[in-house]
Amino acid sequence: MKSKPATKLKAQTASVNPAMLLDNQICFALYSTSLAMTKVYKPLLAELGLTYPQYIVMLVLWERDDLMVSEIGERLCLDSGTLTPLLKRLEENGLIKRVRDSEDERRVHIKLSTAGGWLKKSAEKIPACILALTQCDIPELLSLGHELKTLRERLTS
Amino acid sequence: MKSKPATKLKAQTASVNPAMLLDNQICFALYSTSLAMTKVYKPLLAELGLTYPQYIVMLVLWERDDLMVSEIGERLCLDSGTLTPLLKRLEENGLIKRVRDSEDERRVHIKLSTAGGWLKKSAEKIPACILALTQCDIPELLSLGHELKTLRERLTS
DNA sequence: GTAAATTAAATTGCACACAATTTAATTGCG
DNA sequence: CGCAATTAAATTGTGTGCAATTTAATTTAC
Repeated sequence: MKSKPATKLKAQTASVNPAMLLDNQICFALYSTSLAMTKVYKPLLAELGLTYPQYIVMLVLWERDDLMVSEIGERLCLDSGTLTPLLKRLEENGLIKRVRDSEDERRVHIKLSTAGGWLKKSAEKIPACILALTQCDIPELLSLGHELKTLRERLTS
Repeated sequence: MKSKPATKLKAQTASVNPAMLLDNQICFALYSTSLAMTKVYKPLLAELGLTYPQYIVMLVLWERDDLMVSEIGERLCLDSGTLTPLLKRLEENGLIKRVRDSEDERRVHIKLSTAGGWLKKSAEKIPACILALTQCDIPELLSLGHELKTLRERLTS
């Protein structure tokens, strides 16, 4: 390999700032992997009639039923502009009920319907399917999960 | 701490499948961290008049100018349904030009405009800002980036 | 006690994502 | 050559995300 003339080499060096390369940006790794993961969930969730954001709302309700819209929002880092229409779709599909609080009419309680409770049974098989599709072992995923939570913590602080 | 009656304990154990807890799902860690990261970019990119997806298209073009829509799509894992309107907005904002290939009229070349080339200068400062905001050190981010790429690889295979 | 401030959802408007389909151009095969 | 198959983008329709605003109800301050 012969070295190029100094002027050309300098120009090239100046033009390649490694921090500007797509593949060196942690954000793109996050963004593209998150979209890829959602695509893997899609066919599994379609069997339950759920989208991915609807699924995580159901997960929250299966952990603890009867939450305010704002409580779901805090848990999922989503605001009412996202949640209100999503929750209306879940209600139209018969999975939840939206009930105004009689004490404080501003508040809306989100409760599982009977069908919404039943659906948990069908959803129980999803995590194992996903684990298999990731082709990762548990310690690997636990470590990644921990690193991601640390990063999210720092980004939102 | 006294132990609860066996029947109650059994019912509780059956109802708490750890794989169904939101905080144990790698997918939610990915999803919420990716959204948090995009929110951190937003004010920085707003100064350049870009959204995050527009920014990664510009990154790809700053690495190599004159790409087909489909080449950008492969690089970013996005399809024409996402890219076509996004590219039209970049063209309206004067950052790129969309040029039909005269050899093969189906193809559209995406090229940086002069203003689009200039914008790279202003964007050069973004990675350092983001690095500071993540409060992470470089080895930490390199490791996370590598793990994410491995996972994405497995999910899309 | 009431007007101002605060709060909880809902609404509006814009920009993605993506499945599915369409349009238009090119290629390949008999 | 001529037509079916393929390809590249664009289009259509649905569902997020989120900033900004609005609406309606409650709380606070004076």
